[in-house]
Amino acid sequence: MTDNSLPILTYSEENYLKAIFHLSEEGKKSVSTNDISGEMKNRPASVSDMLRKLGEKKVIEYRKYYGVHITEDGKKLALQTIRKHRLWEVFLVEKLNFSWDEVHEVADELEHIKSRILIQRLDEYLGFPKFDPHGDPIPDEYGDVRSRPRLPLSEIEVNGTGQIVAVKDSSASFLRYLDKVGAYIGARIKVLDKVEFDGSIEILVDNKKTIFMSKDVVNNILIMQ
Amino acid sequence: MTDNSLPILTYSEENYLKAIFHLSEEGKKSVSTNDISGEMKNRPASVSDMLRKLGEKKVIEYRKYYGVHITEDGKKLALQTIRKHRLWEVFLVEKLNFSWDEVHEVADELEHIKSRILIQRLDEYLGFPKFDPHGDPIPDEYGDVRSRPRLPLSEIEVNGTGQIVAVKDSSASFLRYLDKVGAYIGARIKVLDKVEFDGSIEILVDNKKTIFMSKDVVNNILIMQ
DNA sequence: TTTAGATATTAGGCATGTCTAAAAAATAAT
DNA sequence: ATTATTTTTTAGACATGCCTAATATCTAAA
Repeated sequence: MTDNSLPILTYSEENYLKAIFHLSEEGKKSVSTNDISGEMKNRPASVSDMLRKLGEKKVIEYRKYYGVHITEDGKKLALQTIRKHRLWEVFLVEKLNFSWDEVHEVADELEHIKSRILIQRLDEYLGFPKFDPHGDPIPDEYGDVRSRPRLPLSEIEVNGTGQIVAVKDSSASFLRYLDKVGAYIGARIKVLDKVEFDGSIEILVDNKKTIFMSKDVVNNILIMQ
Repeated sequence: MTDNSLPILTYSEENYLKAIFHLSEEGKKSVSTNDISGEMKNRPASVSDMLRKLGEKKVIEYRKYYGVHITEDGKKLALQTIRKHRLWEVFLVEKLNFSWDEVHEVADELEHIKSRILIQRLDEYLGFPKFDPHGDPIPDEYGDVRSRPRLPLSEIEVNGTGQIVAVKDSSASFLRYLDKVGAYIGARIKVLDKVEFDGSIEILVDNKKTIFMSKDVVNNILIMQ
């Protein structure tokens, strides 16, 4: 089975498949219509229609009323879209000086550009980056992902050190907050203190700045040790 | 009248408007349905439908059975799309090492990406280029075009010199031919001889290479003296 | 000036992708 | 185990944008 046998998806089908892939990654056995409609910000009825189509194209397994599973072909296609999205994010941040909380929307459009050679050349031009500006891994052309071992910041012990490698919640407001306090991707941190009762912690960033973080923030930061 | 008052166009409407703009530039009084259907490679019936819509959005003046004229608003929008197209072409050639006959298709997709800041940053990143890889001028944000005075190669006299600044026919096969013989944009040429009866000519490229060109080729090359 | 041929428009259909409202199925609660 | 609630699907509508076939209009020729 090569690339050639994969079905061609519309712009919209690509977006659904990407959403289903991300929801699948969250560990659930199957992804529900409502989950997808939440992610896509549209109505469940629209989702049902689309699931039938995606099922016909064999990129998901669809049993009515029981949610969907993504197939191997579906994964490959989703990873191709994710690869494009993340490469464009690197381009926007590294070359066009976008800040990392500005890139989502634009990358969501750019990821649908169809040329294969474009992505190969872009990848080369960017120096074959392995991670995007949020620290998420960039799949290779064949969908392979080399992910770094990483833990939620909340799991790091007092006096433990590491590097921020990713964030779970990449909403613009969260990213702006991190930028403001200096907790960028790649920052070296050391856990100075953990407060049991509210889950907040105190960390040292880059050996110079001490900051306090609430439980909500702590749960959304991933560390590589 | 600022940008804010211009209507928002769909992907498809942008393509029609670009086609109508280009056809308008060819000097004709009004642009016919058939002309547009030829340019868009679709059926006249589809064009009629679209002309009604574009008329309602006030980007063209549409009189049934008498073709269309582009309005000032229409021109602005078309020039915005053309600006984006040509900036992306510069990017593809200068940064991603595409050859100038490979860029059309990809740029036709990229030109529809909606972010204004993206185009501003791209423009800056490319060093505010004034001409695309085919030698065509890149409009500024407000649609102003600084075009170089230029003549068809056929009009240059024997012993006349100049620089190739553009090509009229930018089909991939024509561009490949030019690349092959070394007649790239920016090449300095001198007309050595003109053959009356078949319109062919002999030119010296970059003071080192002599090439013969048929009438068809000569008519499609533009020179700045 | 009437007609033949070219050109353009409408009518009706189809595919995509969305919606609301109603019906069906699954799940939770008594 | 039956009912109530939530979830999901279907039915029918609408917008975009394309098509073919039929009709209308214009233009050039006799």
